[in-house]
Amino acid sequence: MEKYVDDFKRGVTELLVLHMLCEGDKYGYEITHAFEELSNGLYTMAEGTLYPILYKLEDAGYISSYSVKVGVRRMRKFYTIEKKGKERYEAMLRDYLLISDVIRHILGLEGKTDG
Amino acid sequence: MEKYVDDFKRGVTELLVLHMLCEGDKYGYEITHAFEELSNGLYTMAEGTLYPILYKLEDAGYISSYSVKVGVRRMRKFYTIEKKGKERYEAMLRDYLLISDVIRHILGLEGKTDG
DNA sequence: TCAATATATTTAGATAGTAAAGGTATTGCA
DNA sequence: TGCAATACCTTTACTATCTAAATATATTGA
Repeated sequence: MEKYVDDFKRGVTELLVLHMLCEGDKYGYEITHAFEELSNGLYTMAEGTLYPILYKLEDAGYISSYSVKVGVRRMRKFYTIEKKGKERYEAMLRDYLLISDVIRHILGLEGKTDG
Repeated sequence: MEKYVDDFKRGVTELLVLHMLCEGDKYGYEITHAFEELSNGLYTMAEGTLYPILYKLEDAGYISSYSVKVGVRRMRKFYTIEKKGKERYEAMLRDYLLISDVIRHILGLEGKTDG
């Protein structure tokens, strides 16, 4: 994977995480793996990327969390989207689509989807 | 403009600059303004963003430059895409489309273009 | 003549990715 | 039973790209 691909993903991470949580409560490990599955291994997200984002979103009040015991003494931390987070998601999505359309327009791609 | 929009643009800058030069020789100032015009003011690129990218691309041999005198003593520095740069552009474009399709897929957008 | 615009450069600062290390728990298989 | 793999979370050090803003000079237009 070329190094610049990391930069293509920049900023979108938060949007994707919010999207995932809009679909239902999820825990961190589950989210990273969901990305891999949904993208057939093309889109990976390091845990060192995801967890800090979850903390940041929680601090900002966009999401909240609760822990569930797994087995005897392991905790799984589930995250729930909050109303404020849903609004944030919708605003980000709108802007993402806008910018990504502009980019496609500059690249002269208009309707095109893939090579 | 929300702050996260800057992050949506991350990494794409180089691709866009290479694209511009694929269309013909251009100088820095011209490029930033071309982005604004092509996007109806939606996509701006700070000069402090563009110029270092041009230097980097030139150092890497993707583009080359020549200066043209404007008026009596001002120089305009034009950049030309090199073969190596065209290849770089094509590779980046392929990967950008791939990733951006994956993102749209994860977001459940499939064919959609705008809100 | 003076303000606006054209053009290039550099610096300091923010921040979002990554890799990698660290730590513990649980599962599965030999 | 025991060990390796996987599940899960956290933090740190590092890199790189972007922005704003300052710097500087030239040219155009009113």
